[in-house]
Amino acid sequence: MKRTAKREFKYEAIYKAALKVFAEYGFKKATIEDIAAELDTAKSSLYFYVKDKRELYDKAVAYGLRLWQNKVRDAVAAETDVVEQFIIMAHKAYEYLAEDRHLQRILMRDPALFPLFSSQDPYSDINRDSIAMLKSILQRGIDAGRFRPIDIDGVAQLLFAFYVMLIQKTYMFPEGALSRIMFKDGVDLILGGLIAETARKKGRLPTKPKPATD
Amino acid sequence: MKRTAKREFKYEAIYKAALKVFAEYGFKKATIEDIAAELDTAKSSLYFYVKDKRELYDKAVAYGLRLWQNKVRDAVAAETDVVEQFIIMAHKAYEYLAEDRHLQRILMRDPALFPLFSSQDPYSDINRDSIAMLKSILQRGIDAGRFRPIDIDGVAQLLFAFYVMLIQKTYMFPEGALSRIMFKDGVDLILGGLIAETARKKGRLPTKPKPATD
DNA sequence: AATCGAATATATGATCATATTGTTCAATTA
DNA sequence: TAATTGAACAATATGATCATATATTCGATT
Repeated sequence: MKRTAKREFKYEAIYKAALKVFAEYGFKKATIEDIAAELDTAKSSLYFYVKDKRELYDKAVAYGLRLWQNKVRDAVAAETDVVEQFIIMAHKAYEYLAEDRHLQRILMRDPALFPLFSSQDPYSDINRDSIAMLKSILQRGIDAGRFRPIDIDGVAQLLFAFYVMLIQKTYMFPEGALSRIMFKDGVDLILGGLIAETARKKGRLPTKPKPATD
Repeated sequence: MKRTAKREFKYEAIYKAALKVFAEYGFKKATIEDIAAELDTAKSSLYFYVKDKRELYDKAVAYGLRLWQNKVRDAVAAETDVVEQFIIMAHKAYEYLAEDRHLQRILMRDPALFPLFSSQDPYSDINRDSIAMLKSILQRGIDAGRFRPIDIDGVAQLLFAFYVMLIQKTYMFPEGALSRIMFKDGVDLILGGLIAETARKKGRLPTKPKPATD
């Protein structure tokens, strides 16, 4: 194995350990020693890989967010129909945090990591990519005559904001089953607003996959 | 003038003065003395009307929120067509804070007063009424065959959450013109998702009023 | 290049003195 | 009787000081 690849794995191991400890104790209470213990190493060793505690936190969270994004991207790539892609994207992105409890806990403790306001988004580069994915689907949907011609930029921002809000409602400030109903109704309403007249005549709205039962 | 009516005016004057001072200094830095000075009275006099500083703040904000709600309700009542009512409701509710700078500043300083999460809403009774207004319009739209039959409860919650998000984006954490574009695109998209097929055939989507230029 | 233990710098929390401001109340006014 | 007041009082915020915990550095070692 190449040296650089080996280092990549080391970084992944460090980020995973950090995510686990930060999820359990939060940034403030988690100590470098806790994370070092999780990795069976001396705390000073961590400083070979990261500058300080804050950078370890930031990098670990970025790693976690990229895993999420990649999972959605892969699921979208496995579909061919653009409307199905839209639906899959929405469902995979929405359901992901149910599987990644560490990331969920970290976001719960620290909602500023996934904020509604892009100006205060510490990971705007990552989320820009997500919005680009969304725009690409909208663009291809319009080109194929499946979606009505809409303001792609504005609608993409809007849908992303709506999505962030639902993630917050569901995973970061959960208050019951209402947010899942809102997700369902929201996808329906938005698809209803997006689908072109001509496509509408061909048949019912496309079927949605069953949400994962966990 | 009746004694009770006189007292009502006194309360209004107190709430207005409180809103002004709290808007300028925030809850922490505003003093009871500042508010008393605004009213040309002794600070101890205020304790005849309210229990303590916190109650004064809460009641004053509630008063401000009710003014907002009543303005929307009156505007809706002046329309007859249910689709127009929906549009007017959205625009009046959205534009209001541009006119009420004191309330806007208070919300900016203290976003928890108008939160995205109803479980932590200190004024849930007021906002319940707003959602009821929204549901009433949806219900009548469906009954009249102008809106598609949708899950009224879920959609009303969803639209209200979307609305709160836009208020926050526009007035509480403003970051440029994007939020107004999102409002415009959002109303278009949602109306597109709401309007019934039969209504759609009759003509274009209803025209929207020009947003107030300020 | 990577790891380590020990030394040092920094952050955090507890304690207390002091100042500000919130609240009460008996007396007074309209 | 309802409303207002100034003065007394209590509660709370603020800032200084110090002790402890933990983040970070560094020279030695593998």
